[in-house]
Amino acid sequence: MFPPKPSIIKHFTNSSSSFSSLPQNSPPSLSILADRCTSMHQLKQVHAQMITSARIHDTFAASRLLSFCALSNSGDINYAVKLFNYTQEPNNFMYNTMIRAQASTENPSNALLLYVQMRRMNVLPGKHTFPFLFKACSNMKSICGCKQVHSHVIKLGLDLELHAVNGLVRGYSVSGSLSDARQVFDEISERNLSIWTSMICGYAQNDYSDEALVLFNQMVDHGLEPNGATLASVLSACAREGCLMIGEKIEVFMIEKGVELGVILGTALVHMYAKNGALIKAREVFYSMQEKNVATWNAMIHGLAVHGHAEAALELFRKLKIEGIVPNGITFVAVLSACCHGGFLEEGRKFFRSMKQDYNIEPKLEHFSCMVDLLGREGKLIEAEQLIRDMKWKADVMIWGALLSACKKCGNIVVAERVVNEILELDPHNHGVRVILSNMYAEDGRWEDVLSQRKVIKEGNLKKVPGWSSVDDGA
DNA sequence: CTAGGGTTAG
Repeated sequence: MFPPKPSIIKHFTNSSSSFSSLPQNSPPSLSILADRCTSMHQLKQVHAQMITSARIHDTFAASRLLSFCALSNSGDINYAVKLFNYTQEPNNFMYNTMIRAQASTENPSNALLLYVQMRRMNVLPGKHTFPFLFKACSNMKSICGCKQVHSHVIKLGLDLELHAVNGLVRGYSVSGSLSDARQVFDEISERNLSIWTSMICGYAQNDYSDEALVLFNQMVDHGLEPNGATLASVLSACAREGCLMIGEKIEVFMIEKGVELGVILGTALVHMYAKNGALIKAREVFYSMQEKNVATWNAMIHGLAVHGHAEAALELFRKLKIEGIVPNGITFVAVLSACCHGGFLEEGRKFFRSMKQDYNIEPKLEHFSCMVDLLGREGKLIEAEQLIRDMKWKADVMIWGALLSACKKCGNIVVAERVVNEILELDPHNHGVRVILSNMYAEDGRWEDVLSQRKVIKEGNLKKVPGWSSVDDGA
């Protein structure tokens, strides 16, 4: 076995102070060096050293290298994949590390493939494997995946292990299967904070904010103290539910307990205040945050936009660009909402074009909805209709509905009739739109049309009465 | 030799 070459050690001592503390006469082992890497550049040197000293098959040392490449912020997942693939017999630590890394990439399914490979190679998964498999499933929103992994947890007898169970709750709840999540949750006799948080987070993320708040209360009643992650979900629920008072209490709690206001928690707080119209408080928090990301800006811009400060919202958008933050699709929802609320027709059109041209963001349904709203409010009904028809995908009832209400406001029956036909094609029993149309006819004094619409509505209602449908079907 | 949690729109 060769000791590491002095030049390598010297390189490390020069480039990173953490190495200088090592005793010079006894060179540190390669795995310790691997542990102390702070950049890929350093890591590659240790890797080279391992190869030249024929220690690359030392799985312990190799796994330290892998950890850095796969998990560190300054690592490199592609390098990790290569390293892993060159390892002849990866141990379960290495599999776990790779599964963990792959779970958070754009293709979380790779984590599941690794698991399959692991089983095929007869490497036994353990309690460090499952949390990340569930993470992969929740990132894919795959309930089916959760069920499959769940069965493996049971087979391996880990269904009482708290990390696995927490993964299970989180997997089901974030993927949208709240009943499965709740069933697992209810069956756990000793729930820790993470498990409560996972369940609360699931409710909050799937628009069951009221349930999230109820559960949060129960958790506090059980004597558990929330942490930052719990509070972020609860604040999000407060924002959606309009619970300003609870949100305020949470901020007081955070200050009392000295909970650090990081980007995520700060953003959640800004959003809570902004959504509830407490713009002064929102601003205060916003400007007090030393680190902000695009979500923070989005929350603030959107808050201003929908509470009657359209100009301020656009002003903040300009500031965002100056600060070098790259806007995303959500930013443009906020910006277009501002245009909509402020009636800035030209600017709205400009931003809508700019999304794709300048930022390569493909407009989604939400952006089209904003534009239809804006055009509709400004009476540009034909342009709005054309925009909907030009969309790559099929319009839904919501977006046609936005146009219909604009038609109603302008009293444009010609466009309204076309829109109603479109809606009825998507949703034949939507009599609400017939009511709107017949009201428009009435305002125009077209009584015969009113009557014919009412007749259809009446027949539709009769069908809903038990007993009538059979008579009708027989006819 | 390893563990996990959170934020923004509609």
